[in-house]
Parts: sequence; C-alpha cells; structure tokens
Amino acid sequence: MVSWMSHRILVVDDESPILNLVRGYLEHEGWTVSTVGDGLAAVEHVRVERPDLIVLDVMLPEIDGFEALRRIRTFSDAYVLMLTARADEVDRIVGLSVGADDYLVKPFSPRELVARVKALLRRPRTAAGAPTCDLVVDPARRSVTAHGAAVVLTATEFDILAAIARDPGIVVPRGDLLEAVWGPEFVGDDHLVDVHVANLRAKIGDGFVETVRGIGYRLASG
Amino acid sequence: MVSWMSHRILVVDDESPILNLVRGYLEHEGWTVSTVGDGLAAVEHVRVERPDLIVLDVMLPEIDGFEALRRIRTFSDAYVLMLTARADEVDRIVGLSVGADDYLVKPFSPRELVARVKALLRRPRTAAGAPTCDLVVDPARRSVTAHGAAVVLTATEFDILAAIARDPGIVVPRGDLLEAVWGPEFVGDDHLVDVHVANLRAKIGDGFVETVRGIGYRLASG
DNA sequence: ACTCTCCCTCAAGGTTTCGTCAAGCCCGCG
DNA sequence: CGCGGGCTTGACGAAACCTTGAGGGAGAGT
Repeated sequence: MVSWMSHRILVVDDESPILNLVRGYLEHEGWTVSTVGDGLAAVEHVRVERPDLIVLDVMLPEIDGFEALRRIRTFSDAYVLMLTARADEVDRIVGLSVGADDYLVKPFSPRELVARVKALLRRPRTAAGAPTCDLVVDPARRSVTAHGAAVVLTATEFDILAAIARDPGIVVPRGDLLEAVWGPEFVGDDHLVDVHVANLRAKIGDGFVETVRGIGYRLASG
Repeated sequence: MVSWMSHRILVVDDESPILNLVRGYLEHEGWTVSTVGDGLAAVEHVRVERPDLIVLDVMLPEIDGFEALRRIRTFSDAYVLMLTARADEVDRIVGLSVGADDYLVKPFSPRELVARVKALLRRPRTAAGAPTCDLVVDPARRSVTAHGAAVVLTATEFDILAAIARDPGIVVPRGDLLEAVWGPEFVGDDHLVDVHVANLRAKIGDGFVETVRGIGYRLASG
C-alpha cells in the first residue's frame, strides 16, 4: 500500500474572491487544493477526486451546502468544514447531525481557517486497524519511507516519485513527468527520466514504480 | 529531540479575582496567559489560539468544565489542569477518563498551581520515555539551549533557527527563509542564508540543521 | 525466429549547489 | 571619533547531483 501525505482539499464557494483567498492560504500550507463553485459540482468532484477535507459554503447555487453535504455523506466520510454568513445557521450545523465536522462564521480570519483545517486533519479518521504502508511519501518533509525504512532521495528523484505517487495506478506520461519536474519549457531527452527512475528504483526497491511501455510510468496501486 | 518553548496558557474561570490572581502568577513565570470567563468561549479560544495548557474551572456559566473539556478534546490534546471547589468532583476528574491531566482543589496556593503547571509542561506528551531535549528554542526569551548548554545567537541566527524549529522535520525552502527573516521584499542572494546557517551550526553543533539540497533546510526531527 | 523499438544499465564529464573563509560595510556605543 | 560586533558580499573548493552517451536486453509485432 502507498500513502500520499499531502492532503487534498476541496473548497466550495460561489464567490471567487473568497475562493481564491482560501485557496491561497491552504496551498501555502502545502496542501493540494481544488475549487468548485456550486453544490452539484461539489458532489461530483468529491465522487471522483475523493478529497480528504471539504470546505463547504452553506449558500450555493443549484443545491445549498446542507443538501450537498447530505448527498456527499452517502458515499464519503471526508472531513467537512462548513462556512456560513448567518449566525442562526450555526444551530443547524452543530445541533442537528448534518454531518459536518466543524464550522466557521463569516467573516473569518484566514489564520483561523488554517488552524481549524489543521485540527481536523490531525484527527484520526481511519478507525483502529492501521495498515502500515509499504511506501510513504511526505511532500512537506520531502521524506520517503519504503518498507518501513527511511530513504534519502535527491531532489529530482523525489519530484518524480511525488508526481506519480499523487495518484497511484494512474499512468503518467514521460512528457508530463518532464514538465512536472523540469518545468514547462525544458528541452531535452525523455531518456533523462529513465535514468532518474532507475536511480529511484535502486533506492526504494523494485515493485513500486511500474513501466508502461511506450507511455510512461505509474505507481503500483496494489 | 527538539523543544519549542513558547508556552501559551489559557485560564478559564468566571470569578475575576481568581482569574487575575492566577494570571499574575503564571505571567510571572514568563508564560503567555489568556483568560476567558465561560465554557463556550473557552472552546472557541482553544480552537483558534491553540494554547499549550488550559487551567479549567469546573463550575462555569453556559457549559460546565466537563462539557467544555469534552468538546476541546475532539480537536486538541493540550494539557488540562482542572480546578474544582468540591472534593466530590475529584472522582469524576480522576476516575472517569474525562481527559484532564491534573486537578487542584480550591482553595489552592498559587505556588502549588505554578508547580503543577510546570510539571505538566515538562511532561513529554509523546509516550512515556522522557527524553531530555537536545535543543530547546524559546521564542519569548529568544534563547537557545543545545545539548544542555545555553547558546548565544545573533538576531539573524535566531530568526533562522526559529523559522525551521517551528515545525521540526518540515523542509523550509530558502526563499521562505529569506522572507521569514529578512521580510517579503528583500532582494539579495540565497547565499546569505548559507552563511548564517553555517554560523548557526558552528554555535549549536552539527546534527540539528539538515540541508535539503536544491530546496532548503529543515530541523532534524529524530 | 527475427527485427525494431523501447527501456535499462553503467560510467564519465560537466554543472550546480553548498560550505568555508576572509574582507568590507554598517551601526550602535563608548 | 574610534571601536567592535554583526551583517553582507564575494571568491574558491569540494561535494553532490544532473546530464549525456553508448551498449545491451527485453517486449511486441510480423
């Protein structure tokens, strides 16, 4: 099993200034942030992307935050932090078991938002049976653990691993890897990737990085 | 091991004479003290300010100390020292696992309060084995102790250390360090950081500040 | 089985990055 | 005004790392 330690967060709000503000602060903490602008899109996004935490505004086009949350809860147990502009809605969030984990009344300070998100993410969600992962990738620490042992990677090796470990099982084309690691306007041989992948495999052991001939690489998802 | 010593303490009591007395004694010890007067405010304060220790009276308006503690424990593992006027409540604090770390029966001597707070703060939150810290960073005093010996740092050296000691193990990019220490719009070479890190290492010894090639620095978290 | 393509391996050269040292500058203080 | 500590800058060396190239092996298709 593989663990990706940068949390994925979905922010749902229909006011784009708030959206961008929140996104900025959360990304600054090292998390991966997506944003959508209405309730239906939120439900779909959660279904596909399976974020770890959702920042959900109550007032939304299409379906409101409560309804969106109700539908999300039918298939996901992600953490949910609700945003509301009206103090009298707090009762519905807290009192009735809507399924939210925390709430925040607008206007709120970005610091407070970050603090609450941190608190939620620190909360252990995954019951007791903790499956120790064979491969743990922690972007914030830039550290990797393989088969329980810490491994020291170079910057390039780590970036490559991070790029494919973000979505285990998904094939990342070499071109995408080049772009992700070396930047958009790098001109050079795909072969470069091979060499670094080889070095990477030598360090973390075989069995993690799989080659997809003619396309690129992917992380084993078993 | 590394210790970050900016202890922040929250005192919760609805009798303001006691509040001020306690605050005075704790501040005299050099800690940062906040006070609130009821249970709900306490929960909110902890959520936002994340104090290291909470002195919590049992009898409170709104919600009592037990209920407040229950809510706080859903997102925080701060030390909690409970105050009670009734000896028969001690059973609930000690016996039932309310989640308090210690208690004190009124009336208590301020000296005793201080002693218990000190004891709690000294207590390592992580497991039993009490490891004396090799590196202690105290932002309030701007003082540092390495391997048990006090070390005198310059302002710049201290700021750099503080920036990476805030989250041991987390890699801080050079750019972020420049911004944290020299301000947002400083123009200059990253190389500056190197030199100060070198001086810092010369003072506190090797083994604390790790360099992550191509990225930045981090504090060893082992 | 053959061939062609793609990928892995290995090693050497070149480049970047970081640590060290030393000299100059700025500022507060005597 | 002179002194001293600390900050900054630059140069240099060493180490780490990236890149490149050539050769070999495995896979897929014919």
